[in-house]
Amino acid sequence: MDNLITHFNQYLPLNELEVEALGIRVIEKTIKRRQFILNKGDTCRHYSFVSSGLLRKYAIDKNGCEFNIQFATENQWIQDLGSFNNNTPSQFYIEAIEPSILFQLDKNSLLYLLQNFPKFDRNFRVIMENKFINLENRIFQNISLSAEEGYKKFLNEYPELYNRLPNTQIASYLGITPEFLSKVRRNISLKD
Amino acid sequence: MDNLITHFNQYLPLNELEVEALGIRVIEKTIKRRQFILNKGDTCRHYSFVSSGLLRKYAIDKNGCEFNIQFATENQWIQDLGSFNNNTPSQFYIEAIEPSILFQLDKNSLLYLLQNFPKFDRNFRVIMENKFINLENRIFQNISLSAEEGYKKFLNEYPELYNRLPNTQIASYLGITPEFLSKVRRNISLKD
DNA sequence: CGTCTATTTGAATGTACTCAAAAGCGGTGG
DNA sequence: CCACCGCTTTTGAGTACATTCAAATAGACG
Repeated sequence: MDNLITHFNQYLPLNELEVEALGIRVIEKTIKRRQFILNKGDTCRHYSFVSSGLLRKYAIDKNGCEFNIQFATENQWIQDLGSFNNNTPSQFYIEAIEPSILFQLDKNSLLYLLQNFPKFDRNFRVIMENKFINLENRIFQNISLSAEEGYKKFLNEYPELYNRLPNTQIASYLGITPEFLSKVRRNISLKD
Repeated sequence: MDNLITHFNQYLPLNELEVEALGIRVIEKTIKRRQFILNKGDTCRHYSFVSSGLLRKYAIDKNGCEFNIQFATENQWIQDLGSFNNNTPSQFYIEAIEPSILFQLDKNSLLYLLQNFPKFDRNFRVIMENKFINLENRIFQNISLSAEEGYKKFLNEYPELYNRLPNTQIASYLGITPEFLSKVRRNISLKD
């Protein structure tokens, strides 16, 4: 729980009441490598806060290719918001890349917190805003950069992920094939 | 103002007090075609709600090419959130494509509303969530679809924009060159 | 009518993909 | 400790998708 409280305290710090209300509703969940916490077609029922480990959210296109939409490491939230909010089947999968520990809030718990403590509205608003800002930057990079530029940018922005992810996963995040990423990497190393 | 109030009422409806507090803080602004409400390097000082008209937010890459990040039409918000929140120079431009009428909130006004009426935290949280969901879908489409598929999807999702935007602007949103979009369109029309 | 911008066309080029196969790299069990 | 398995990474040849540049055409607006 400490992780999670520290996380909220970065924004508007929680008071004792709020910490308690949060604490009795959060469920700790341990998951293994390759375990799924959301499957396409299912409704997303939880907000998941990553206390430790690494997960990915991905979708599969009509040709069966996987595309990573998001990685979530320590102190990040992961869920399918659209599915969660509207109780609709998810188009995404969420899978653990490393064994992970999550703190989960289900819908009732989240609604309770939001309705009784406006601070959670505030904090989740700001958390969402930050995610939104990141996504807009990603869009810009995606449509404006070449594969090589995008890969370099990824390494710069997420150096800690480089050691924890196979290149296949990075390629899938960038929207290029693993074969081509391999060639890009070769090119980069030849330039030294 | 009616537009804006109706917009908020879609979420948690505003009461009289809130409507009044909002009303005395919102500034109506009329802008012409080609007018900029934000320039790269400036700090974004307003949330802008589009009452009528059409604007675009774009960035310019290192080669001088423009890439559209967002279009905003009636009843949508447009701003550079990162710049607004952190008082940092914007990397984006926001320009009117059509003559438009905006309702703007500056930072003090927004903070006042957020601090005195938790409902605005709630409403802006939900608004942000919906924008976030759209962006995640856009990312997926962007990395998974070909130019032709992406263009068709755009027409399907935003049929009303098709008549209001030059193809150049759509190409810039999709991340392809206008010349290639022209060829894509030719291909599509040949298939009929 | 003239000007400015958007759109189309074509040829040459470059970027990224497909498919197939080989090589590398852990982990696991015998 | 070695052999094997599954997965990742690399390589290469051929192909498809998208860009560049230049120029012609078409539309919109004052």
